[in-house]
Amino acid sequence: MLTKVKATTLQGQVYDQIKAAIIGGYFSPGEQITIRQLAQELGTSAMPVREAITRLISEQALESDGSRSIRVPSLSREKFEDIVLVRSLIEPQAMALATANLSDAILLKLRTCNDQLLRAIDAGELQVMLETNRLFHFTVYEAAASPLLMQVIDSLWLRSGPYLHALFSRSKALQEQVGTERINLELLEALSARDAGLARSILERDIRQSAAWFSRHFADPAPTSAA
Amino acid sequence: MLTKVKATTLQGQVYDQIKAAIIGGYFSPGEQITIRQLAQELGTSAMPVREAITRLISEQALESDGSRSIRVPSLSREKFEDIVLVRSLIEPQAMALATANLSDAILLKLRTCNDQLLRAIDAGELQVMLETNRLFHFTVYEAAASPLLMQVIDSLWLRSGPYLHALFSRSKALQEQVGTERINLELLEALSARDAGLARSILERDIRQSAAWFSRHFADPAPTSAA
DNA sequence: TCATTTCATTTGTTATCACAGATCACATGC
DNA sequence: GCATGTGATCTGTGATAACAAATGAAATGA
Repeated sequence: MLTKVKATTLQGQVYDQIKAAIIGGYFSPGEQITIRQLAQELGTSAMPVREAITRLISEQALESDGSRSIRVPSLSREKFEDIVLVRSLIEPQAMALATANLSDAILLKLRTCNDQLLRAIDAGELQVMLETNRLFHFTVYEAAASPLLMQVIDSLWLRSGPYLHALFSRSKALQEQVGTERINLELLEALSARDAGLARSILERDIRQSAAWFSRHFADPAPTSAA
Repeated sequence: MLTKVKATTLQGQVYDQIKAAIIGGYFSPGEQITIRQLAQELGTSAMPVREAITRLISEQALESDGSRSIRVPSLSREKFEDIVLVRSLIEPQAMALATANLSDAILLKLRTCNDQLLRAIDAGELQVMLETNRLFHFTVYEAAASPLLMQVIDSLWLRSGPYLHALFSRSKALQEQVGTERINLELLEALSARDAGLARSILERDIRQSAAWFSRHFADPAPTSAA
C-alpha cells in the first residue's frame, strides 16, 4: 500500500515555523518582526508570511498595535497570572469530564508518557520535558471528547508557552522545580481510580502551585511596550 | 473636543462585514463562498477578502477542508451541544468571579439593560433582543477583570451565534421562549446580593435550560457536508 | 544646544497577474 | 448505458509591484 503524499501549503509551513519559534522562545519578547524580513529568511515571498502572521495575530500569539508594527508579545506578570487564572478555571473541569471516558489503553499511554517525563527531567532536557508534559495533559483532555474544549485549552497553552520557556531558560535550576513528577503521579492514581473530584482538585492545586513558583521566579522583564 | 477619525483598513471592514453576516445568518449554513465573488460584491480586490477569511477561519467562523473550498460551517446538534457544554463549564465561573467586583454603577447598567431586554421581547424584536442579552452578560463578565476570559467567552458566543439565529428565525414563537426575562431577573438579584454561588448556579441552570429548549426545537438540518 | 521641520527609508496594505490543483461537464470507448 | 478519460473552467495560492502611512535621521532655525 502506498503512503499518502503530504500536500501542504507554504503558508502552513510558515505558520508552523513561526509558531514554534514563538513558543520555543527564539524571538525576544517585545521584538518587532517584519513581513519582508521573515519572508527573506524563510526564502518565500511576503504573501505566505502575511497570511501566517494574520492567523497568529488572531490567536494572540503575535500582536499588532494597528499602526504598522507587528511584535512578539511582551511578557508581564499580569498577563501570566491571567492565563493561570483561566487555566485553573477550565482545565480541572476538562480533567473531571475526562475521567468517565478513560479507557485502559489511555491510562497505559499516560503511564508511558509519565515515564518519559521522569527521564526527561532527570536528563535535564527542557524541550523534551515541556513536550512530554503537554502530551500527558492533552491525552487526558482528549478523553473529554469535546473538540471545542480542546481548542480553548490549546490556545491557553499556546499563550503560556513563551512564559514557560522564558522562565525555565532563565533559572537553570530545573531539578528543584515544583515537583511535576510527584503531582503527575498523584494525578495518574486519581485517574486510574476514575475519581473525577480528586483529579480535579489535584490539577487545580498543580496549576496554582506551579503558578506560584513561577511568580516567585518571575523578575518582571523590561516592559518593551504596553504591558 | 473632536471626534476620532476612523482610520480603518479595508481588510478590517471586510472582516467586520463577513463576520456580521455569518452571525446574522445571512449566509446559509454549509454554503460555499469564494474569494473573488465576495471581493466583487464588496467592491474590492481579492486581497482584503483573503486576509479577512484567513482570520475568520482561524476563529472557526468559517471552515476550509483544505482542498480549495471555503464554507460557512454547517449546523449540527453535536457541535451545538459541544458549545453549550463548554459554555456551561466556563461562564458560570466567570460570573462567580465577577460578583466580587460589581460596583453599583455596573448593577445599574445591568438593570437598565434588562429593562431594554424586556421591551425587546415584548416587541418581538429578535435582533435587539439578542444584542441586549449579549450586552447584559458581557457587562457582568467584564467585571471579572480577566481579558483572556473575555476573549474565550467571546469566541464561544461567536460560534453559537449562527445557531441562535437559525433557531429563532425558524420557530417564530419567540414569546414562549425559555423565559429569559425571569432568569435574568433572578440573576440580577443574586448579583445585587453579591452571592457568587447563587449567581453561578442560576447561570448554569440558565444555559442548560436554554440548551434543552433549543435541542427540542432543533430539527437536524440537512448536513450539507461533514457534520 | 535643543526643538522642530523635512525628507528618505521602512513597512504594512492593496491590486494584479501567473500558476496549479480541483471540479464538473462532455465525449468517447467498452 | 455506464464508466472512464479529457478538457475547460473555477478557485485558492504565491509572486510582484505600486501606494501610503509611519518612523527615524539629518538639517535647519531659535
